[in-house]
Amino acid sequence: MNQQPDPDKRLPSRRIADDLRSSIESGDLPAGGKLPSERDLAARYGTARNTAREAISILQSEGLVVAQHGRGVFVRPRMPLMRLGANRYSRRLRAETGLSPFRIEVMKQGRTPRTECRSVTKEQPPADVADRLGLAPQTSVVRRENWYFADDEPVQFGVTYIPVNVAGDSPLASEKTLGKGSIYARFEELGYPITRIREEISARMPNPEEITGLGMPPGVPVIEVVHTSLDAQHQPFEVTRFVMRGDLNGLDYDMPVED
Amino acid sequence: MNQQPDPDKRLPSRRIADDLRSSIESGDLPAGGKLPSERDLAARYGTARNTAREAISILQSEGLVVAQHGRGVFVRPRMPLMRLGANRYSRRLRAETGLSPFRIEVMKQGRTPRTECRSVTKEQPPADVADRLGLAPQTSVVRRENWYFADDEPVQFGVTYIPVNVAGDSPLASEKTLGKGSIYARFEELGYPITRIREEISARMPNPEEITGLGMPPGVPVIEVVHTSLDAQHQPFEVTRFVMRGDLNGLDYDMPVED
DNA sequence: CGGTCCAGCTGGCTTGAGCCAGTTTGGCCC
DNA sequence: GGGCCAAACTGGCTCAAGCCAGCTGGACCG
Repeated sequence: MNQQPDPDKRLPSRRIADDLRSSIESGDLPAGGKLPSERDLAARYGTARNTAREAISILQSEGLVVAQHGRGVFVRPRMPLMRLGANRYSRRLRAETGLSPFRIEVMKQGRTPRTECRSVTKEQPPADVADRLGLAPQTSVVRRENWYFADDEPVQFGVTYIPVNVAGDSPLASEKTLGKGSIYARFEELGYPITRIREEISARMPNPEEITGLGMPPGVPVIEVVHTSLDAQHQPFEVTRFVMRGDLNGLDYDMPVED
Repeated sequence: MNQQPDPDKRLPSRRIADDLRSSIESGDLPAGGKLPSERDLAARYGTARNTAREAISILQSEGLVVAQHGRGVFVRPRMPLMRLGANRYSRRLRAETGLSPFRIEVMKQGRTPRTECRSVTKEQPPADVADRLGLAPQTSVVRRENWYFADDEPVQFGVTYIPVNVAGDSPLASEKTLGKGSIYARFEELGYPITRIREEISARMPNPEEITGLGMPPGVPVIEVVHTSLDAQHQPFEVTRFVMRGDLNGLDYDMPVED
């Protein structure tokens, strides 16, 4: 399985990166530990500083280390993932705890959850969303943008699209705060109990807005979830596009195998 | 939402990257299109070649472009995602088509599917797998390693762990080819119909083995799925860890909201 | 006409230098 | 002791230059 049997045939930058990587994987460099400085590495390996720098940038792109200006380069501590499951839509969970599953997950980690509705507007949805809602392309919908924090650090956001004939003039269409039981309780009151969901999941690198908005460290992907809620008649009544930090979030589905 | 109102306050490398990015997003540079050469960009912006190079490496790390030695740098064509859903375990689908859902997905894209069982061994499972199977840490299990290709390009692999008392001396324990209906048909014959699944999903950057094994382009994450199969008594009888190329795969779950 | 080969393109990687901007630390002064 | 400040670290980014290696097309030769 080795691709480079002779260790000195490797490029200098690769060699340095490989050495550091194995130190990290072996635990020699513990999580949170500090790597040698760029100038130090360069001297040790007899290379230019730029080469040591290149090695570190390889590890950064692998998500193994984070650099802090003026302080050093550190092994990225692996934060426990928030495990968000399909049960986040469970009616019982809503009723029993009165808390959203996001809040429960965050508190489970001893951190302080916060959610923030950043805007509620009426807009034309993106084509793929209109498609999922079964709407004509130009129909306008209610757009709600929510951000989710743990200890005031942003960990994910979601943009929800609701057809205007579903939201009507309920709080969903205008209010930022939706009260106890959160959004799915409101949908249920309007005659749209959530009975089925569809979740389309993909992973990719964040774009610049996501990098600044979520404070993404370099070398960390996002998980994108396009969620569609279906009512008792299996009609879609809401679509939300979630974008989550891949280093802080995971998804956990537990479901029956149908048919 | 702009973070840098003055376009010339930006760093040169950022500026070049931003310009190229918006050309890509606007469609000026179409998917598959060729970017100006490094030397060309450097001359145009009056910077050193290294700076143009840095700009391109930013776009690479965002997964927007891919460089080909000696040819140029190209806008990464967005391959359609393979949408692997929970229905991949459906008994009906198995029966009706006789094809695995992977094959169906790949053929739907007009590509040629191939799967390859690379090894079948008996080993001690990783701790987290033993845990999910409800086994004592040192118990050994059958380990099956499968690779999945589209047009002979690797797109994902999975490592399956089966307790020895489940596999017995069936083909599962030793044979690389499992015959019609694939692995879940065999489980069913052994008295383990798959009735529930748990899938734990995360995203991260690939490690070096995954990069070479899957031929990962730079700037593309992997999706990792830890799948657990449960029988009629809700007992786990199999765990598979899938690793998929994030640029070629997506997950698509359609499920009831329980409780 | 057909094949070969090479010039001139491409990116890949490194060097060594310099300047800037954060952070830390220790000594100095009050 | 307390506060301040400067030196000595850290990474961030750029420059200018050079050599290597893969690719391509056109000129040239048979």
